[in-house]
Amino acid sequence: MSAKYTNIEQTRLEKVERLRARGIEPYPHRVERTHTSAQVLVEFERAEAAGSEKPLQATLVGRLRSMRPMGKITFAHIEDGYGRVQLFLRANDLGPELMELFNREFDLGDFIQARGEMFRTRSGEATLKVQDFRLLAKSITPLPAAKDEVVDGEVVQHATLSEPELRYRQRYADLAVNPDVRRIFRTRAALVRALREFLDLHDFLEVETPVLQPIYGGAAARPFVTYHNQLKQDLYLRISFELYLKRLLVGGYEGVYEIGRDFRNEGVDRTHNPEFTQLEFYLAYADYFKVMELTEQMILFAADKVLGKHELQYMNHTIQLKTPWQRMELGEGLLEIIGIDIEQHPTAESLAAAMQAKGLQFNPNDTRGKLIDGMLGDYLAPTLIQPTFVYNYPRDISPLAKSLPGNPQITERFEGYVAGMELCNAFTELNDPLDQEARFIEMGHDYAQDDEERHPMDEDYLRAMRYGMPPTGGFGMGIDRLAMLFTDCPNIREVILFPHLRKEEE
RNA sequence: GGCCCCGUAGCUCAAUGGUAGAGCAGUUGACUCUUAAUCAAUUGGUUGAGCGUUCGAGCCGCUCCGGGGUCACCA
Repeated sequence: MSAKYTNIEQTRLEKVERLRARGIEPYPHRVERTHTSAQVLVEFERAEAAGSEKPLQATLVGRLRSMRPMGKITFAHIEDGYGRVQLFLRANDLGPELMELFNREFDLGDFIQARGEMFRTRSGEATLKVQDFRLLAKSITPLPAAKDEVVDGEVVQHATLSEPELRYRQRYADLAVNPDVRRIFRTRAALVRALREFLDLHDFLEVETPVLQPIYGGAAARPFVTYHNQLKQDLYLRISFELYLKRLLVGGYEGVYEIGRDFRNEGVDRTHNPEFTQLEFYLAYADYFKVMELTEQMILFAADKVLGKHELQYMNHTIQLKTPWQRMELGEGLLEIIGIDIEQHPTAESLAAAMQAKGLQFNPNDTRGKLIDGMLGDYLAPTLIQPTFVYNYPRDISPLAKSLPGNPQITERFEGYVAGMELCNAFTELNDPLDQEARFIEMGHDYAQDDEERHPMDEDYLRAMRYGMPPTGGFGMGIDRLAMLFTDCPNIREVILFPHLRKEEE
């Protein structure tokens, strides 16, 4: 860390020295507080409405966000976790010494405690007339905020911290000065709460499964590798919960879910962070159509709880979440948008030729499934603004999904798309242990020997399947992406408190 | 990883290859109803780091660091 202080910091450190010299501890242990900012404002208005004669006494705490010294009086605003309240300090009430203490030694960003009584200023703002105050914690580094104003109860920033790198590296400062950022994470928390509530109401059991796994699986991604010293064993940070959660259905639970962190050692961009929050649920005796219904109900439920409405605004689109969402068979969607009938092209070679004829971009080494998935991502998905379930996916990109009855090449899998973004992935789970083993072996063939996405065979998972797993519908969704939709954020970093960045220079 | 853009005061931003500036914050002073308070004065810079071109580099070139965008990658 830099040991060098800026001029402003040096000035404030000198204030700390002066405070201690006059017997004032800049970082005291105990705090008194009778009201939050929100409570005192409500209670004051209520007392006014009732025509109460007795003034409302209150002791408030918060961070100094504005100071307007005007000689023998000073106006200031303090901000706590619930809002702001104006303070009024007057030399007549406090005496010249305390007045000087406040004006000279206190800074924006300091946490203070103030006792007094509520009144209304001539311009009409509910304000605490301060009779006594204390420093609670001295701020050394100035908050990266210029001035702001309050318009209709909303804090309007004027030239505040906006450099993305600084905002993410110093999220504490970002949160401290940008109320909209604080709001995003409240919304995110409410969203997760609503999803839990929905699943709990539907009798799902919330469980926790290993983050450190000896064999990773359940998705196609490169894992992070770590090492256990005593066991002398490589361990992988999980890339999905899937294989563990389904073991629990073998164990007899009918519905389980987990909300937790997945880790994927892949590229970082607007919609990908190396660690991200995933929701997966599995429901016995359900198929993928049943999961579609649950999905649309769950998202609608969350919107109702979090946003109080059944639509959301995202990137200038109005997204209607009312059920039922559109269902689109993948092959039909591609035929409509691109004009290629994938059923007419049973091999990668044939499909690639058709794509070539249409002038589409593709990787010539891709399997048929990857070609189809590429067309979906590049051409079909961007058209899916309103919520849409795209269903029936090729076998070779869906190794854990059950095939359609009588059609082994297509699986009962769907993805939910909203605003052109892949939101969730679900299927009728493959519970035939022999078919599953064959799929694992196929995957080994489809990936080159050196392909880092090649998965090790999970023998224990196959053993679990052999005991018998009921017909099951399974579901996975990135919470971060849903949070982006709910908060109208175009970048996943906006909805992750501490997104991954390269390490800072010394 | 490829390509494009960016990095200047605590924050937000200026500055034809020719003395590095502004607003806010800070400091000092004035001010008893302000609220982006106002008024006056004023401090603050290794221009991300380094090397080069040049009489002279914030600006031009190269390398590196960090960030943003985009493509690739991401069943």
